[in-house]
Amino acid sequence: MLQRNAPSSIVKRLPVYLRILDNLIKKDVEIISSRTLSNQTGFTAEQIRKDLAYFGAFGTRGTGYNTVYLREKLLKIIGLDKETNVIVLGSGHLGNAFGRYNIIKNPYIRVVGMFDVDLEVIGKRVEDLHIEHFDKMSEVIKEHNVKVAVLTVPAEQAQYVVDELVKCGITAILNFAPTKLNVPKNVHVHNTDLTIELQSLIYYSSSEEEGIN
Amino acid sequence: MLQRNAPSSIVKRLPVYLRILDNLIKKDVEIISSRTLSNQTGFTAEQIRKDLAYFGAFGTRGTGYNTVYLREKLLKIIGLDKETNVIVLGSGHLGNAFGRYNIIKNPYIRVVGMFDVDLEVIGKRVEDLHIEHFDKMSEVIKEHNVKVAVLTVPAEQAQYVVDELVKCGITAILNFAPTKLNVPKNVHVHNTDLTIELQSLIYYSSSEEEGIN
DNA sequence: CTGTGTGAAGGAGTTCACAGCG
DNA sequence: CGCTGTGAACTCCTTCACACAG
Repeated sequence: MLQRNAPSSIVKRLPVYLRILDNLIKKDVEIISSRTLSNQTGFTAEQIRKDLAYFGAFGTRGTGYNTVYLREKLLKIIGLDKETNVIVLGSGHLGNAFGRYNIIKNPYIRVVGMFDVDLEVIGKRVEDLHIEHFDKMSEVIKEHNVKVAVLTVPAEQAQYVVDELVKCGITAILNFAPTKLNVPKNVHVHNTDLTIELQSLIYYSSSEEEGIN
Repeated sequence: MLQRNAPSSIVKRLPVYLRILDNLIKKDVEIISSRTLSNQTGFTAEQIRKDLAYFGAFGTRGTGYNTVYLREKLLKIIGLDKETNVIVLGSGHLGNAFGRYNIIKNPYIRVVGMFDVDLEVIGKRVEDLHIEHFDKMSEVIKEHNVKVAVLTVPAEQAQYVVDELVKCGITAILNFAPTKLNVPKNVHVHNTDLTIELQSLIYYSSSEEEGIN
C-alpha cells in the first residue's frame, strides 16, 4: 500500500491537503468533505477523492474525512511522521532565506546544516545554525542521517556539489541552481528555478496584446 | 501564430531553451540540434522539436537550429523582446532574496518596486530600490505599466494584497504565499510553495525504507 | 439521501516512426 | 545522409457517472 512510486501528479498535491488539514484542525474542524477541500485547493472533488483513495479508503461514506485521521495518514504517506533532517548548500540570499523560512519552523522538517565556501560568511549565524565550510558536509550528513538537500549555489558549482552530495548518500535534492543536474536514477531532483517561473509567467502577462509576429 | 494560449507544458520549457541558447551564443556556437538540446535539458529531442514547431518552423532540416535566430524567436514568443517591469510584494527574507536575485540582473526583467507595510523596513535599500509602503503600489504600477507581480507576503495577507493588485491591472502573479489565491479568470497565478516542494521531495527521499503501514 | 470510492470515458501530453527538406 | 517537422500510437491524468456504504 505505502509504495514510494505514486504518480508525481498525486504526490505534489499531498502537501497541499496536509496544510489545509493543519489549518482545519487548528480550528477544531473534525470532518471535511472532498467538496470543501475542493474549494480550498482549487482541485476538483473527484480528483481529491481519487488521490486519497489511491493510498486507501480514508473517508466515511455519507460523511467525509476525519481531519485528524486523514492528517496522520498523509504524514505517514509523505514520510513526515518522523522528523526529517535537511541541509542547505549555499548561503547566498536565497539559501539564507531558506534557512530562515517558515518551512523550517515546520515541526516535521529541521535544517541541520548550512554550508558555503566563502570564508567571509563561514561562522555566521542563521537562526540557530552556524554556516560551515563544505568540508564539514559529509560529517553532518552522517551525524544526522540527512537524505534531503536544498541546493542554492551558483550554477557553475552546482554539479560538483551534487556529485559530493550523492557520494554522501543524499537521495533527494531541491535544486534552485539554474542548471540541469546529472544524478543517478535513485536520486530525485526537484527543480525550482525562479527565473524560469518568472519568464514563463511573463508569457501569460501579455495576453491582450498584439497577435502576430 | 503567436497566440497566448499555448499548452502550459510547452510554455514552462521555453525559458529553459532560452537559457541554454544564451550560454551557447556566449560560446559562439551558431548551430544546435534537438539532440544536443536534449542532452542539456533532459527533455527528449522529439519533445523539443514539437515544442519549437508549435510556434513555427525555426530549424533547418539536416542541420539544426540557428542559435541566434531561435533565441530571438523565443524572446518574442515569451514576451521578453521588450523589457518587462515587475514588482515584489513583501520584503521578508524571500522577497529580499528575490529583489537581489540574479533574475533581476537579467536584461529582460526589471524590478521597479518593492513594497511592505512594516514601517521598520520601509525606506531601506535593496540594490538600487527603496522599499516603499503598499500605498505607493498603484502609483508605481501605473507609472511603469507593470503587469507582473511577485508575492512574498504572509499567507494571511496574500488575498487582500492580490485583490489590490488585480484592481491595479496586474495580470500575472508569482505566488510564494502558502495559500490559494482567488483571482479573475484573466489573471494568471503561478504557485511556488517552498514547503510543498520540500515536503513532496521528502516522499521520494525515503524510497528504500519500510514498505507497509 | 449524502458523500466516498471507482470503473469507464475523455483529454492532454509524450513517444514513436517516418516523411520531407536541405 | 542528417536532422527537422509531424501524423499516429500510446501513456498518463483528469473528469464523468454511478454504485455503494453510513
